[in-house]
Amino acid sequence: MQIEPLPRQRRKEARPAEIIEAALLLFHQKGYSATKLDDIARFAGVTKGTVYLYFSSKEALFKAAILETIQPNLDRIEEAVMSSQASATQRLKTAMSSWASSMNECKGSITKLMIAEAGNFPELSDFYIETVVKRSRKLLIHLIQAGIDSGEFRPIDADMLARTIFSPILLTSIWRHTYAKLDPITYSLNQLSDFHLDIIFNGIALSEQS
Amino acid sequence: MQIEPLPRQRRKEARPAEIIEAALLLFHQKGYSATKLDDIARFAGVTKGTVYLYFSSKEALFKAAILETIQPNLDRIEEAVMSSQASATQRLKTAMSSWASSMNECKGSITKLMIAEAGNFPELSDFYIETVVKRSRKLLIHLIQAGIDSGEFRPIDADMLARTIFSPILLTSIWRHTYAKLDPITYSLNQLSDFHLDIIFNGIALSEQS
Amino acid sequence: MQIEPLPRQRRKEARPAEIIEAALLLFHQKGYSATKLDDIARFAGVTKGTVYLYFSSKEALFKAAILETIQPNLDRIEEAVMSSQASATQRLKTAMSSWASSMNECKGSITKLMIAEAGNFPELSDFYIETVVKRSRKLLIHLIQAGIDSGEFRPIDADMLARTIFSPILLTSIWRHTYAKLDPITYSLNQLSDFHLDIIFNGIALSEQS
Amino acid sequence: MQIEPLPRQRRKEARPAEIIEAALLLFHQKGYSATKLDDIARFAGVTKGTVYLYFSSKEALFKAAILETIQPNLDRIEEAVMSSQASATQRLKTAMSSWASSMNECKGSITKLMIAEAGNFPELSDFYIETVVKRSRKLLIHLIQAGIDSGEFRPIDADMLARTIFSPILLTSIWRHTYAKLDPITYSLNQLSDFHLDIIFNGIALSEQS
DNA sequence: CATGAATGAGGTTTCATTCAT
DNA sequence: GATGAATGAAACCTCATTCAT
Repeated sequence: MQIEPLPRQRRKEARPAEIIEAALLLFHQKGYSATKLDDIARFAGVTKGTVYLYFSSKEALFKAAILETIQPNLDRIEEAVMSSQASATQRLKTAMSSWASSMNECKGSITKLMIAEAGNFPELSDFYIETVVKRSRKLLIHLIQAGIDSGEFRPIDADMLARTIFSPILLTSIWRHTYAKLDPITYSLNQLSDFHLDIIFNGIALSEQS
Repeated sequence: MQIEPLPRQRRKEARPAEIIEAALLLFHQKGYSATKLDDIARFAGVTKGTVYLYFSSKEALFKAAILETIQPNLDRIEEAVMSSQASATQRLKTAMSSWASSMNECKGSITKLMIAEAGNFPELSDFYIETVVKRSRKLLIHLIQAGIDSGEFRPIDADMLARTIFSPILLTSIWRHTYAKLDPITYSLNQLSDFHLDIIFNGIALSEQS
Repeated sequence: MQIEPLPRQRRKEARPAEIIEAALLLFHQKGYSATKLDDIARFAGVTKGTVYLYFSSKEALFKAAILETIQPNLDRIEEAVMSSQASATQRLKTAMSSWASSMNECKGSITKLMIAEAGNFPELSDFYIETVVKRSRKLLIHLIQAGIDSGEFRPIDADMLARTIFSPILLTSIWRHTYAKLDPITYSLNQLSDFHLDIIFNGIALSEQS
Repeated sequence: MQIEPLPRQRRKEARPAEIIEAALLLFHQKGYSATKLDDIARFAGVTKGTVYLYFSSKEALFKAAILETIQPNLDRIEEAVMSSQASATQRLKTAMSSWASSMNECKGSITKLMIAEAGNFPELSDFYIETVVKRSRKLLIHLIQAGIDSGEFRPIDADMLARTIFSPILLTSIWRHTYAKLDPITYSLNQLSDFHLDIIFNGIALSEQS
């Protein structure tokens, strides 16, 4: 039985995006090294050769996939927050809600990919830390400090709190994409964010703890 | 006739442990796939053949490394907590402190490794989730529920809180082992744990937030 | 409605020749295998597809390039010599000078290409040896024998001398196109030919050598 | 029918030399690019992996093959000549005879390989030209000049003569390894060398030619 | 005619695994 | 037990060739 080869599709416009999407999904599922270019190609509905038409190497594809995914979020990060004139508390809620939403939409978790492959892509990690992580944290620290200055929050280490506030959302995003079946999570990142912020603002103790 | 030197004899006992230590370190740094058996062997001071003397395959070595590292912590998890008769608040602090300490000591982060390789080692992930993650969380939920029942804490979703309480420690442990140079963290996991618990108990708001 | 520009129309006629020229140059520089059709096309100012419009395969292009280059020289080879009624000495000088000139003009060295690729193109080599090499040598042998018969030259192995006379011109042609930068040659093939013939006729010894 | 794998041979000492010999032969026959590593390995009686045990890449193997073959001849080049106290004529004969012999023994022709691949291995070509070609020519020029100075030879361009004297031997060596079947050569390089030197010393003309 | 996106066979290279010593 | 040379399957990548436009 002879296999009829598929008619050649010609869709130059869409190709790179399709390949990147397939690559991201597989890198995320199996890790960079364990993902074969053949799989990426098949998943994207093309052949290996086509992948190399748009990306010069597997490494270049990985970097492009990460950067393409990060880029559209970069600008969105600050807008919802810096412009607002509301209270620090309110702006903190808005910012976290915005982040939670954008992470919810994403099919994979860039955070997870970057953590897993940091050792193998040092320059990319550097870019990620400087451009995404530190920039986001700086924003959060700014809001926290504003709240302290305005008397909304008690004096507290803003850097540590910023990292702390982020952690549940980041880790849950990773977790959900990693252990979806084995340890399902029933709430959304937005719910989690609201939940955590409420506790951070008000605490859980019914009487003061030392 | 030459007498077999003692040091070599002595090392024999330690071989498997040395290999596992080398493997863990490299798996952690570069990921499972990207780590070569040659590197592990060289790092452990033996040859590739010797690795196969103790572990039947790379996969078996990975599993052994994970399990060997988890095992000693498994028992320690419950002891410090379940036995105590103190308040829920106090026992929560003790438990978190104990976890933070054990994570601080560890050279790598099993959590990170498991996240990165979950897709490639489903049975191992299953074991890890059931035996380590869920068991630990169950304990935490138990303490939280005890606090709610005793009137120490206001009524709250115990599962969500358990995940939330854990997140900063887990993510920071991962972070520290991943971005040590690029984004150094100045405090210890114990300090972080104390910091977060204080906020969770007491909140940061100076007046009630909605 | 746009009128088809003339320059483009005009080039059409020249396309195959332009492609052959590009191909010869690159085959010569990098060898047959190492030369990519993409490079040939780019060098000829067309696309890969166009090359296949005129040549059915890379191999066909190689053969065509060799044959097209050889052909015009084939006829020229004999004319200047056979017709002449001059002395063998003189006709030898004329023949060598004619060859040297035709090799000087050529951008590459067919000789080099044929040597390098003989193993991969046996039929082409066969054609080249029979049609070019042996035919030329036969001519040379004829002239040498005429000189011996006429008493101009002492009796000598005509075949060996024919090969010997040719060698410096051929090798220098190859050399010049191969090591132009690393080992530049300051004289022309015609000068070399005159130089060598003078020595062959008269020797360099001031007294008879055994 | 199951193919019984050959028992593994262990001959570390001989391996590199065997691989180089196979590589040289095939590079020579088909050119560098057209030679597959699989072929080299099979020809050397090993598998591809073994080749990479000793040479880090195909390119490295090529360079090693060239250098290993050149090296032993390098020293031999000068010894037979520089030490002698004989006449320039005699020393010239000795030198050429020595070169002809060493080229006769060699299975392939490094000269041919270097010519064919010069464009793709510029540094190697540089080394070859400087270390082998120019050094040999310098020696020849030295001998010619000595003959002129001593009144054995008439004044003549020594560089051009040096290149001329070499040409027949070099080109015939190439020719013999390239067109062995199609255009067989019946005499040895030593015979050719003697023949050419006799002509160069004494000429072929029975009376003085202008 | 001309294009260039797409193909896929085939090349180079890597590396987990084996096994004679 | 321990070694490390040898293996070969499988990965990444190239490029001659095709074909829809």
